[in-house]
Amino acid sequence: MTNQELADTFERIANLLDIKGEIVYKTLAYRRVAENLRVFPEDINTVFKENRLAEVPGVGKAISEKITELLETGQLGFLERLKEEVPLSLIDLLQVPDVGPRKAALFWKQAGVTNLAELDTAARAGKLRALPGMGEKSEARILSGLEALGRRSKRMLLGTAWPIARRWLDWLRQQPGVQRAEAAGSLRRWRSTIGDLDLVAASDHPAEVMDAFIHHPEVMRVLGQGENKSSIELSSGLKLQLWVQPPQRFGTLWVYATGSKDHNVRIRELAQKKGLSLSEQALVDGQGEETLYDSEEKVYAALGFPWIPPELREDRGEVQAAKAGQLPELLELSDIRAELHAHSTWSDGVETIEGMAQAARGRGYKVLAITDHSGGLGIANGLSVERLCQQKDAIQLAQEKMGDSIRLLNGTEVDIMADGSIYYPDEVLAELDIVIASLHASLRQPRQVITARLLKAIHNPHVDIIGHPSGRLLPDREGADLDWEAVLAGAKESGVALEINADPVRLDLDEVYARRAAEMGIVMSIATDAHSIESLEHMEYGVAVARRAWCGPGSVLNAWPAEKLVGWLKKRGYSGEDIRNLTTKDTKNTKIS
DNA sequence: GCCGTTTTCGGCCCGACTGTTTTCAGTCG
Repeated sequence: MTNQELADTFERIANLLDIKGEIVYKTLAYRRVAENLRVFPEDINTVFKENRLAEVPGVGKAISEKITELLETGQLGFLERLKEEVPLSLIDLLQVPDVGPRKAALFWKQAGVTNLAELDTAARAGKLRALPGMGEKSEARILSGLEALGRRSKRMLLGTAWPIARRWLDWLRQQPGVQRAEAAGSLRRWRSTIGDLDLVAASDHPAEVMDAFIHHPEVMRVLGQGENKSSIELSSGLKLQLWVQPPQRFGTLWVYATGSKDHNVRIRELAQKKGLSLSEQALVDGQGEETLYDSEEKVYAALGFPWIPPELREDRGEVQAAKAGQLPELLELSDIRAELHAHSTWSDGVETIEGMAQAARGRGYKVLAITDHSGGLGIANGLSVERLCQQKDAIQLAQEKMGDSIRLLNGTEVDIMADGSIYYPDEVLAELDIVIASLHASLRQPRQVITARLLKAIHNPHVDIIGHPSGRLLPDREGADLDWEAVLAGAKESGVALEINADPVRLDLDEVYARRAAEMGIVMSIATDAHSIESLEHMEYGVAVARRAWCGPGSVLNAWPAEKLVGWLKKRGYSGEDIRNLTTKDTKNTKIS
């Protein structure tokens, strides 16, 4: 069983116990352990064998025994008995908006509903309105919730969400009385995928802002409306939530709405230990006296520690680190000086080499690697050895036109074949400045096979970077079933860099493994895999993954000064000339016009 | 069910909003 499967099992147990009516703190314990398992960077089977289960946060005696039973037998008697008590299909009801464990239990016990279809039938037949605590409005809400479930899109990509959010924020900032409007929630924490869009605003006239919000022309349905909080649904099925407070309360509001929920719980616990109570409105002392904060910095300072960057607010140790004065120095977008993975019209890109070079220079980069696809499976107009040789001349020509303003690296994104061999022969790879090796096909090989395949590439001395290591596609296609412990250990041993692919559909290496890699001292390359000028802009999403992985600029190859980057490449077989003049001119954040 | 420089037992974040209710339960973030 994998960490994810184990987490799913405990999540299921938590839901069933909730419906059964178990005390919430017990179900909370199962939920917490599920979440912790999802982000635990080591294979739980290894942890189990080494008798270290207690190292997983939230694992105590009872859950430790359940993990043991699950890993040894693949089954769990406790869950089997639970399933006999509470139908498993009841869990589906919890997806319906406004249906939680108590309503699910009510519909089941008093209306005989055990699944979504039966809930729909019962609601249409008007059988729900008669139940205790229900009425016509509640029944109607269930029905529209069921409809919404049908058109609800999956979690949205971060790269899709941000442009929409920016448009709404621009609109909000133009509304009368709005002094400030910002993104919050998982969007502001830059999670890879986003559920609803959360926005916050500061205004002395919240009611007017709310009124404008729910009457925005794109609103299809108003899900809730109040003085401080409203939520709407667009015709696309996307939900937006807006919180509004007066400016002097904006700090506590923004902390609250940014979350994560677990982070909020953690800092509120700390407030409690100081005899204080923290909410989105204010910090309240024992006498009920409010203190208001207009900035997040002041809220955190009042709790006794420095401001925590939103990307870290996941209750993964950031509060403890902040208290100890040990928050990491995080990578910034402005630290990025090179693009090490880009395509051109030579393979499946839509821009010429020169066009990409000019765009990269325009972003202030000192180095651009042209890494078109290799041949192999006939994908993406991949380059034969012959065309690869011709491309070298074309890159040289573009370099001459660009002068010393940016260094072009003659590279490749070469295919790792199904047997782990590299598409180009060693003598061809040796001629290149930079070699990215990527998995593109046969991603469904069994774990042992695909891990060995990737390790073979990792240990090829000509390979500098492993591109999008897992091959996952968000939000649905899982990556390869890799033995990450072995992959990371192999990368550490060989000195190869792992890519954090910044394409919003990839964001691969995942933040969990990126954090582990950084801890192990493995170097990473954040790269957009750009196929056009526009996609060079995706760099910010890759940087966000690194930040969520607690990475500083030291771990990131393309945040290094050009001299250091070239030094690293040279050790790995860089065949190009030195980067003349660039190193002396290379100052951080300098844009070349 | 977990957890502990205020606890090995008694806690476990906090408030907005909705609908069904005459004071509250449920859901949500």
